[in-house]
Amino acid sequence: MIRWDADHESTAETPDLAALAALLADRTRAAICIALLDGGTWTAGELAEYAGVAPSTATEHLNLLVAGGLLAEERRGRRRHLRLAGPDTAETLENLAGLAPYRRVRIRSLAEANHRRALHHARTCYDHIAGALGVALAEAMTERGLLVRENGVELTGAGAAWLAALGIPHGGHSPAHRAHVRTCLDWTSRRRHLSGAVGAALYRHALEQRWIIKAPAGRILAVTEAGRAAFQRELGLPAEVLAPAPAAPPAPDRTDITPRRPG
Amino acid sequence: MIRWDADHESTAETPDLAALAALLADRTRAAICIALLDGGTWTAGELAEYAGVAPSTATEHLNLLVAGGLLAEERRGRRRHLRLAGPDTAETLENLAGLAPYRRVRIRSLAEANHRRALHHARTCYDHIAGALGVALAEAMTERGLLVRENGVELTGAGAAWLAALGIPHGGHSPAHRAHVRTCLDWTSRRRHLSGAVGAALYRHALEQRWIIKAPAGRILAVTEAGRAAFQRELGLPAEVLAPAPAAPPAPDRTDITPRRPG
DNA sequence: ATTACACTTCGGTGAGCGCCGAATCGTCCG
DNA sequence: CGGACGATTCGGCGCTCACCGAAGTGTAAT
Repeated sequence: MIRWDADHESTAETPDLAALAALLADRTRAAICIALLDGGTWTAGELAEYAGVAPSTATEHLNLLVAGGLLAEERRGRRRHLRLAGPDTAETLENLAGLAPYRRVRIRSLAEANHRRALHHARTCYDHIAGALGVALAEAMTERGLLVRENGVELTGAGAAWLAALGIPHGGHSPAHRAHVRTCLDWTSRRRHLSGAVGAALYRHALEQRWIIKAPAGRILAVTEAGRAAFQRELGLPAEVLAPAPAAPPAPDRTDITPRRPG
Repeated sequence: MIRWDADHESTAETPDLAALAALLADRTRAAICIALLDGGTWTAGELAEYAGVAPSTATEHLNLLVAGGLLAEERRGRRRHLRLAGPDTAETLENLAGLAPYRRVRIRSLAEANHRRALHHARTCYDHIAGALGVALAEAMTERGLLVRENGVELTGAGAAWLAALGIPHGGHSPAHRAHVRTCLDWTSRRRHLSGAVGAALYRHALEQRWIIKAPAGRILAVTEAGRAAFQRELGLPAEVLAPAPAAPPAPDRTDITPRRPG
């Protein structure tokens, strides 16, 4: 990594942590990244509206985020489609959010309150389940001896058998071939939910079996009647995490952060 | 998480990713955090000198970092001792550094060049081994079937046996009790080295057996003669990662970043 | 006591950057 | 072809904040 140039000056390369952090140090850019943590693809205009800034401002932010390697883009016609660069990015963002301090925000409308409630209840976190439901899943699996947590997390033999019985492929069929489990710190509850390959497989299976359904736009999940039965039967999840969101049904709007300008 | 206040205004709490990132978005504060990634404890004055700023400036930065929960402090007499808040913090910082873009820096002295070379060769990363040596260890273990990497990393049965034969406690003695392995992205090589409980146990064992020794101040490691023999015997590590740093021995100075003021 | 030292507080300065609106570019649709 | 629309560029405004030095506080050493 150390190079001597022709003029006998030497330079080296150092990872520029401050430059990367500066990308996330702005509220608008952070909101954009958190929005994209749903694992989906948003257009520039959607992100601008979500973040509550003018389209021109959003363009500048998106340029920076793409140039910095946090976001990937795809241009289709006059649209610009954005998503997170990859799983590594998503995971680091989640961990960072779990370490971040809380900030009080004002709730401006009933729709926003409902949306937020739904987010806390169950949502996607890139490729797995987060929110109260995600945390409850991880904790129930631990209580039933399917997971072991001590200085990390591991799937037990019983856990592997449980997944296999449910028909969830988890890639851990031999001692030399163990399933990849991780946890990530849930922003809303500060407790851990399941991620890694097992977390992703569980999410895909739950979607396929229609235990949960995903709101058309956004990252909100709802537990179906079949899901309530399955989660209760398989893991004995308590009723409160299986109940639908207490107020109105999850709204598909994207007013997740408080805009700094009143319209 | 949603509360209705007495005056019927509602607020909620959201993790403030931008606030946390802002702490790391400054070069000086980032340098301080990276310095503390050696897992040790530094005084405020040492950090000020390392970062190349006045003591008063360092005080302000340290106040922010402690208030933000990234650093822990201990006041002893007129000194202020700083360290990273915990393993979670260290791990997230490492991952972030692995995602960060590179920045060219000038090398100002031979001592600095040697120091940097030594850092690239072998260093601590909080509680495990990083640098070329750390990456080589992880890769050799994978080649020999002690680790399996696919969408994560896991210790194989052979890997558990290998650790046991070496007398390295790794806490994975039953199927319900598996060893905790992780990898983290090495800043210098962009490849992965071993962390998690197994990475930490390996590091502790190598120190105890004097396969490696730690420079008094800083995070530089040197491979001993015994270490060369052991790493070659146990894992067939190539000579180049076992050789001592090619130039002068690792200097204990802390000129790791380029100061912005020549004073 | 006196001196030395580690750290802190405070005031002032300068640079960086996030924001918008207006104008423009390019694509899609009627 | 013309109008609508999504995205971009640019100029200018205002705020935030990292920096230093000088003075101050409290602890340790003589």
